[in-house]
Amino acid sequence: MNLLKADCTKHLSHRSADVQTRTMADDRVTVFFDLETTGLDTSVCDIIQIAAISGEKVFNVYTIPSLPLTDSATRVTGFSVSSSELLCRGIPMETTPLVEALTSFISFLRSFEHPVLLAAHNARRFDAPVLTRVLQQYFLLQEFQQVVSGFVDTYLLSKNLYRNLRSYSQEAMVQHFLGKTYNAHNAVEDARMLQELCKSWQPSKGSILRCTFRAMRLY
DNA sequence: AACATAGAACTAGAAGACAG
DNA sequence: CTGTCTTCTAGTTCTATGTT
Repeated sequence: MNLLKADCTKHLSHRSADVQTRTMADDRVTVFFDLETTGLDTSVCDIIQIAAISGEKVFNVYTIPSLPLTDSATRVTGFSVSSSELLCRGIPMETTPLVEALTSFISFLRSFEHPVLLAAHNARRFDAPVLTRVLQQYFLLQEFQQVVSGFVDTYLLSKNLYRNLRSYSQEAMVQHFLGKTYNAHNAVEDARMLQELCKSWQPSKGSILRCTFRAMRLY
């Protein structure tokens, strides 16, 4: 069987995080992350992939969703589930139970100096609510909040920094600012490109703060 | 498809200028 | 003072956009 390795915490680089992870805020480490899920409904969708990057340190884990993917999610992400196996464009992926995926993600975040800022494109609307809901579901939100001081929405950040762009989608901005195309909707690549984008923007502390919010309990 | 957000477009009311 | 018209401001509604 042609299993692809999920680069989990065991693949973490031992390189010092001091310099390269402080790409956005002066005194807070910024970790860029991305989720792939079963759909767009943040109140019910399941996580399929969690990827994060900061400097050279990479986290990536896949998990089998308990819900079927919506047609559009399958079309966009290339993921599908067959016989309790997660497939990515037909290739079986090595998966981890969701609770283990979440705890290893928290361990990854804990490996940085505190406090950590988590940045994602459209985090306010999508990634943060989904991640918060699932963490809460597994009673991990409090532990998470001990290592994450807040979320940064790079979509809002880009709209604040640059007016009158034709599109603010991550793919369009990578093309515009970095002059390249990439494998969008692969969570690792999305997170990596986001880090490069923010490096090129060099946003001020104030503009980052305007797009920063805390992880909240949902009820 | 679900839905939060930002910005545009629209509406209503207040304030000011001016003629009678 | 009264009535009319214009301009400005604040509030509301609509639309486009992003995420999987």
